[in-house]
Amino acid sequence: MMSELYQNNITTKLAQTILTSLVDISPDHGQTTESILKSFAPAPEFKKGHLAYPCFPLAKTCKKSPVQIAQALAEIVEKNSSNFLASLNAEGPYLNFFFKPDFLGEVLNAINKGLYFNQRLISSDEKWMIEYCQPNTHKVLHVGHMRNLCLGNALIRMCRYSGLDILAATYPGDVGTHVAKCLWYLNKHVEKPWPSENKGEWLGELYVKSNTLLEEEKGTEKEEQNRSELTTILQQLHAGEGEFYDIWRETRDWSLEMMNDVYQWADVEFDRWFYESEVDAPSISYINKLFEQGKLVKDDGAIGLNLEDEKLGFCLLVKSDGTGLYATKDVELARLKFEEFGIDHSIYIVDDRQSHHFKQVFKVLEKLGFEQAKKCFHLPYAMVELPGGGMSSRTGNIITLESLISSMEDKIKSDYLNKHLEDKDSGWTQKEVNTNASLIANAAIKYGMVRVDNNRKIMFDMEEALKLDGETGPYLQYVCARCRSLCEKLNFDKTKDVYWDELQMEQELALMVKLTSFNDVVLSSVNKLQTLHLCSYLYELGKLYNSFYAACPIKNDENEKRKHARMALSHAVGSVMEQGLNILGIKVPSKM
RNA sequence: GCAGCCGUAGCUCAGCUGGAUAGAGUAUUUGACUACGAAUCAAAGGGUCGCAGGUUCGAAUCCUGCCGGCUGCGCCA
Repeated sequence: MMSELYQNNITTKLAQTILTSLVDISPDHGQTTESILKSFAPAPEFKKGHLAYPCFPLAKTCKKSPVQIAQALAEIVEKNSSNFLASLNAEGPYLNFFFKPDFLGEVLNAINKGLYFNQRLISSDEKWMIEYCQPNTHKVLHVGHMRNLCLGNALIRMCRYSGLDILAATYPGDVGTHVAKCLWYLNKHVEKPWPSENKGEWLGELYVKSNTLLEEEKGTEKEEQNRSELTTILQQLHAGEGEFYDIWRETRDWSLEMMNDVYQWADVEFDRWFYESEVDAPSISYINKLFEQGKLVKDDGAIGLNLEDEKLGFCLLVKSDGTGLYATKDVELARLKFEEFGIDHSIYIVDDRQSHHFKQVFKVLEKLGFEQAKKCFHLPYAMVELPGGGMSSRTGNIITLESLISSMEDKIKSDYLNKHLEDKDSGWTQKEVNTNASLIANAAIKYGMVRVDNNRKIMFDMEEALKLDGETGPYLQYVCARCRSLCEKLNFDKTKDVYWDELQMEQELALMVKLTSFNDVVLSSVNKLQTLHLCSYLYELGKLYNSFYAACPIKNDENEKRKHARMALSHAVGSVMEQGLNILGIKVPSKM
């Protein structure tokens, strides 16, 4: 079982106080700490309150109007909360609260000591696996693949931060007609010597050329010959021997190398690589065995399972020619996951076109008697599209990852970093410029991929993508770099006590309140398996910090206690931002 | 035909289990570097929340029916 362990000390304390105060209004108020916690909402403006409690739900049980309840409750809560609330007021049906800075500061102390991030948010004794990133070999990796990669990586990091035991798996497609087409072209239309580097990308280009040529020759006298040549290749690959099998083994490695390069760039690691070739043959014999056991049916010469009762149609598992399909392999793959790792929960991050496919597969697993089938979950996401339509590695209508990275790095250097090289006193080296440009481009791409809702397609526009202002990864990195550089230059001493009560400006209080809800945001994001809210949280935190930074001088503050508290606040912002970005798979450059 | 997703400012998107005056970014316009980092900040204009009903104290949010776009739906991967 899974249970939530984390409790927010700030909001819990307030909820408990409201709960005890409610008894004086009506003994049968019907509320619990949890229900009150759920009701809390931000006030429309920070000036109105740090947190609001709408009294509508109390009207029925307390038999008074929400406005009357808010007024009555305000008086009672005020008496019980002098140690942690600075003030509160009833405005219409709402109760608005202002916290004392030193009460909020307790959480900030924990953040600055690192203790805040070491809490386990969730307890679960179950094993989880997330499968993501299923690119094909012999094709190019493009920005469309990045959405899956960045989303999966962020979710895994988020779950691990929360305390879940998660295995990361990838499932590359190293067999199928796309491989045969690529090898056909390579063998028939490409002269040796083959290139010595970037061979994975080169294969992807051959695949596009192969498709174009095969398409051109359709309807000509060559069509029949092409078809039989492709069949020969597929047969050799299936048999595991012959000239094409050897070429396959060599070229497959090129593609896997290319994938590994990208995963290294993305800072992604998988605990298990499941290859399509690994489950291909076993999947067919497994399905045939199930058919012989009478668990599957034959229809029009093909083996499958009728799921009409569930309104899922017929799930075809072995074609009439004896070969398998995606579903065939996915059944075998699921079985392998259950048996090899004993997992309880199996999550598949795959684009939303496969929704029907996974409904069928999970239903088949259930009918075959796999208990874990109920805990298989397809997490769909919408595709990345170009202004001219969807991306297709078959037609070559794509933007390769490599080209996106290099144009972004060039832009970062020319717009921002190269000026440091011209300034001799800045101390920047060319090497630092290169590594920082790489980290910043990395952040821009990752943040761009995880900041929108999973269900919404991403319209990828190169011009827009290259703008690094506003809500972007680099904006957040910049906040971190500012916090770090400030604490370093002013010699912030972490060990000294902080007088949080010195912080009374609206910008300061807003930041403090925001910081205390980081773990709440992460926890709810894990429960929803989405990254969107963490992104907007971090962006709001960044905006608040930049406002504070512009409004509150630190270096020249004559009030030494306040100066130190402001540095402590900056340090806490830097820590939370770094932790949040780390969950999104984004690293922070030491300077930028 | 059936199913899923989407429709909110010129553009790209938030808006949580219904709640205070529907918010950001971008673009446009205007201010702020002898300053702790201007990749920043402060401000202005910009909306029939696709349309029409319904549910109720209250709907961008829930329900129903339409309209528009995308994606699936047995021998592709």
